[in-house]
Amino acid sequence: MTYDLILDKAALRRALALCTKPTALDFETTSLRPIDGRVRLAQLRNDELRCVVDFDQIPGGFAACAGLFLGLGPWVVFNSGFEMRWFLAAGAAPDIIDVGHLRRARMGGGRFSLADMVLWDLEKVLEKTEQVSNWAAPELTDAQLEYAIKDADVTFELYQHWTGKTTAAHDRAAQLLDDMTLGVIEMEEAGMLLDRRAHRDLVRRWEEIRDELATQVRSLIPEEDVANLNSNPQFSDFFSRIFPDRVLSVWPKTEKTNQLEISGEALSKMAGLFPGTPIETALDALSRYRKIQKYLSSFGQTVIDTAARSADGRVRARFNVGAARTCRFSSSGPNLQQVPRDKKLFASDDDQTRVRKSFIAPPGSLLVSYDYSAIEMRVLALLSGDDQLLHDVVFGDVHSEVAAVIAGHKIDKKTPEGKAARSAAKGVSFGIIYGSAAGGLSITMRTTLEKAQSYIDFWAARYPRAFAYRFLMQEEAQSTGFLTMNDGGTIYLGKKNADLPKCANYPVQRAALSVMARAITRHKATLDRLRGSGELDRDRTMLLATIHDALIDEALEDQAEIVKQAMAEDMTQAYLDFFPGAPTDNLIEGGVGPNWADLG
DNA sequence: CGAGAACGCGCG
DNA sequence: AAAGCGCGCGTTCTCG
Repeated sequence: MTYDLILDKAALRRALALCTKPTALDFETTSLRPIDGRVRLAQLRNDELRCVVDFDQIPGGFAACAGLFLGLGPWVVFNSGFEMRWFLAAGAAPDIIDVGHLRRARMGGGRFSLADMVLWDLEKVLEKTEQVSNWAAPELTDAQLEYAIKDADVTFELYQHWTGKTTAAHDRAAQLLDDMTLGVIEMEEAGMLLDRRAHRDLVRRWEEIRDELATQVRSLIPEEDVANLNSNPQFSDFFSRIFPDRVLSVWPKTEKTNQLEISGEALSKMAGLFPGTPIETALDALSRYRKIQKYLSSFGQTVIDTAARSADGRVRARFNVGAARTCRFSSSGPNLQQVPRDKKLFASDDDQTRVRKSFIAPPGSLLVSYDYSAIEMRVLALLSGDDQLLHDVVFGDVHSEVAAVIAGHKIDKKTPEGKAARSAAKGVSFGIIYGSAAGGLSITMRTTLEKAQSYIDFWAARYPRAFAYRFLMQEEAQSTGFLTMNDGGTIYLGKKNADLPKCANYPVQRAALSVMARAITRHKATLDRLRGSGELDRDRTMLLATIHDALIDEALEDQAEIVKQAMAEDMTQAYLDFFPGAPTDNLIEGGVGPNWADLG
């Protein structure tokens, strides 16, 4: 099968005249980002068109032609963020459908390449060796052109494959993801500013603490016994040698290799068996050493280096749309969704982690952030139609309510007993959302099987519809292999894998994501409108991040209130998009401040 | 020497 | 029958 090589604008217009229907589109570019490269080729493919456009042969290149793609298509692509970036750089934002989103709408989310989809869905091997070839060469080889058109071919095949397997409901779910493209690009391009001096000071303090703890551990466990303080196998071997069987038998073991678990939790637990002894001191010191070492390796110098590599001192992460099974986002390179909350490093002293304090707004600007309160509990109540749960989560404090009934009387959140009771109740409710049974719950709550079961029984009696909803979802998955989501999408589980934890949690996690997806889409549109009208500064107002149930913006100091109001409105309306008429009382919580930690 | 498994842990 | 959900990343260690 042959393809047309398009080398002038008139021929491009003729080809585009055939693109008033879904048409696969793929670019080959001279770099990964518009800032330092250009679109060399565009490949177009539908049932009556198969062509490669060489923009180096057209005066003005792609930038002079991008507008011609508007009002056509929709353009079917793999990874909408990539193609959209090049369109945006050329001042156009055409209608785009991501075939990956179609797959996610039907099967559930995940991170995968075009080659993965071709293998899984078309059962073919996609050759990728030409992908990194020189797309700036004056004369492209036949192999390059053949490779280029092949990507458009498979993209079109994948589109046909998935439209044959999806319904209008799936299309809505895919659209929900497609619609976030512009907002996500804004977040990824903005990045978060790091206060490198403050963070460097923090890292130095961490290093002091780590060195002190290492000395403590070393005074009791010399190098001859354990050469590397970061090595779990070495500690497992050493402890296996020195401790008697009665100790080893209660030491938690690792899953795959059945070694001694060298986790903070296991170390603290085992330390508790030797009160007032040097063993307790050593195990506690090791537990602390591990914690601080984690902070240093994950959130220390590497974060400073990442910021220092960018021209403006910002940390730019990726926000991967639909990356989780439930289509939740993931973040990577670095993962901004796992930056530690600012809190005490160790319960017994005053050192703070303060990592979020290092992420700042530039001079003259502020950060603005809102998050949804207890969104998963809310959506479980709404999905299941459980009025009691909805009432408790909206107008009260579910955890305190549950704690009160378990205790048989009102609890006081200020007393240690009250705190413990509430914390236990929290464990029960999370257990319900995670679909846990008495066995799992008794382990995480560190209680007996009987007590765990009684908590579950209580929860089931107070919130019968929410409790039963999870089993209804499981029944669906066991009979069809699929779970149906609130946004019209489905997640493939397979009848055999329809266990309660997944069937209980996926619909809830997905519903929360669907609300956030609408929030991002609405908020991006709102910011664009206010920037367009001049009410907000065009260059210094931006969407920075989504942390699952939260949004973060940056805005000029005297415009932060406007942005805050807009964010609150957008997030509230987004929730109503999926749950019209639902109560919005205490739905969101937010603030404005100079850094990520201090958002009053 | 590089890839990948295993572990542990940060976040929601 | 058995079952707490979802991620990404740094480190160590094994394997080929």
